[in-house]
Parts: sequence; C-alpha cells; structure tokens
Amino acid sequence: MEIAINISDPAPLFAQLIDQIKKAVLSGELTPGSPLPSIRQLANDLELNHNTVAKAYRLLERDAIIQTRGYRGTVIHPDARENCSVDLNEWVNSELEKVVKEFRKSGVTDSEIRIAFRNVMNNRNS
Amino acid sequence: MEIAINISDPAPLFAQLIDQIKKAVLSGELTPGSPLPSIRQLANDLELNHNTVAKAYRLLERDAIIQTRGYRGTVIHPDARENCSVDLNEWVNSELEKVVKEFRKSGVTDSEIRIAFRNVMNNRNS
DNA sequence: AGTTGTACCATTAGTTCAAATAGTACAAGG
DNA sequence: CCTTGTACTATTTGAACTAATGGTACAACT
Repeated sequence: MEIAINISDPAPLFAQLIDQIKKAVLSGELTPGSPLPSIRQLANDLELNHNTVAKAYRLLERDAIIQTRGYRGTVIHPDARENCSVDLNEWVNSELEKVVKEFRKSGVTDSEIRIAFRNVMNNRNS
Repeated sequence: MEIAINISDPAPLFAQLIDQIKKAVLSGELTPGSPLPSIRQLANDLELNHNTVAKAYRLLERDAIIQTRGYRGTVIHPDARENCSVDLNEWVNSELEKVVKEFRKSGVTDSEIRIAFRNVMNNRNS
C-alpha cells in the first residue's frame, strides 16, 4: 500500500497517516488480516519519527481499525471497515456542542467556559 | 467599603474585585440600594485600568448582584444576597465534568477532547 | 543479534488564549 | 464641561497546549 505524507499540508502528520490507512481500508486495498509495516519501518520509509507513527497506530488500535500483536507485528482488525465510519471525534464534538450552546444561552462568557474546561481537564479524576 | 487588590495574588484582578464585593454583600456591609463607586473612580483608587473594573461590574450585573443605571451610577441589586450563592461557574464546571468523564471512559484522548472543544468554541452558531 | 510494540523523558517551534493596559468614542444627564 | 455606563480596537505579557523530533529502555519472540 502506498502512503504519501505531505509536509506542507496543514493537517498533522499523524492525522494524515490515520486518514490514509482508513481510506485504504474503505477502498478495500487493506482487508482484515492484512499486515501493516512495523512502526519503525514505516517511520523510516516516510522519514518520520517513530513516535509519530506510533501515535497514529495507537489511535487506530483504540478505534479497532488495526490490531497490534506485539512482536508479531500489526494487522488490520476484523471489523476495520465498520469501525472506519464510527467517528469518535464527531460524537465528542456534538456532545460538547450541546453543553456549550446551553452555557452561552445562559449568558456564560466564552472566557468562563474556557476556564471551567481547563479546570476539568486538569482534574485527573474526572 | 474597603477593597484591597493584591498584585501578587495569582487570582486575576477582576476576579478579586468580584469576590470582595460578593463578600461585602454576604457580610451585610453592602445592602440592596447601596451605591458603588463609579467604574472610573474605583479604577483610579485601586490603580487599575477602567476596563478591568468594568469587566468585574459587567459580570456582577449579569449575575444580578449589582444594578447599573447608566449615568445614575451603580447600586446593589435587590436580590444580591440570594444571587451571591448561585454560582453559575459551578454549574458549568459540573456539566463539563460529566461529559469529559464520559469521553475519557471511552478512551478519547485529552488532546482530542481539547481539539473538539476548540472547534466548538470557534463556532459562533453553537 | 535483530525485531516487535510499548513506554518513557526532554526539547523545540508554533499556536492559542487570558489578563491587563491604553486609548477612543458614544448617548444621557447633571 | 463633567460624569455616568458602555463599547469598541489594539497591544503586550505570560501561560498552556500541540505536534514533532530525538533518545533510551524494556520484555518477548525469531
């Protein structure tokens, strides 16, 4: 499979990686069980840092699009195709939009919302 | 009434102002109808910018703790005392905490939550 | 020995935002 | 004329966060 990273693209590199692998899954180029290049190998080919590739792989595995098997390498997840259309980020987006809309309607300042958000995010027990 | 601003206090100046006026209301030092110094006057006394004081007054009026009457000055709101205990910020905080907790439980990255939040806040139509 | 994913730490550059200051301007009174 | 609250714009300072890089290390397997 071919992966092309565009440095001048404003999208983050790890996000470009995720997008391209998802597209390859949706197009059928990658099917369940298909092996993916190892993190270090891909990082080397694309001239990226291994941590950048690892970040993309970590997120893809969380969304059950790939499966990492440790020393046995990484393959496409059995349910990859279905999970490609489940966008966790869209869910987060719409949930946040609901509460923010309520806040604004109640006259809460954007600045206040941001401060409250920062408080919550700094609480590891949330 | 006496207001003391502490520059070395990490709390923002406008927040210190709000706190002190609220305390004065709760202690009974300021009762409904009591006049407050004008924005420019208070700014001058405390050696603050008038915009900083105006910000505090704006928020106090939104929470119905003071009443601004334009050229007739500013006074304490009739329901000031009751409204001092209604903390809008705490409501915002707990609402946000609920959704963030849900996100984290679903494995959403803090970074992803922050990005989604930024998106929502930049949408004026939320 | 070499490879796998994973988990750290530190650092750099760039962005975004909050807080505060400064200045100007307006209408409505006194 | 002076004051009242209000509403802008612009700017500066500092903090916080992201993305990405670089480096090191580990256990488990070939």
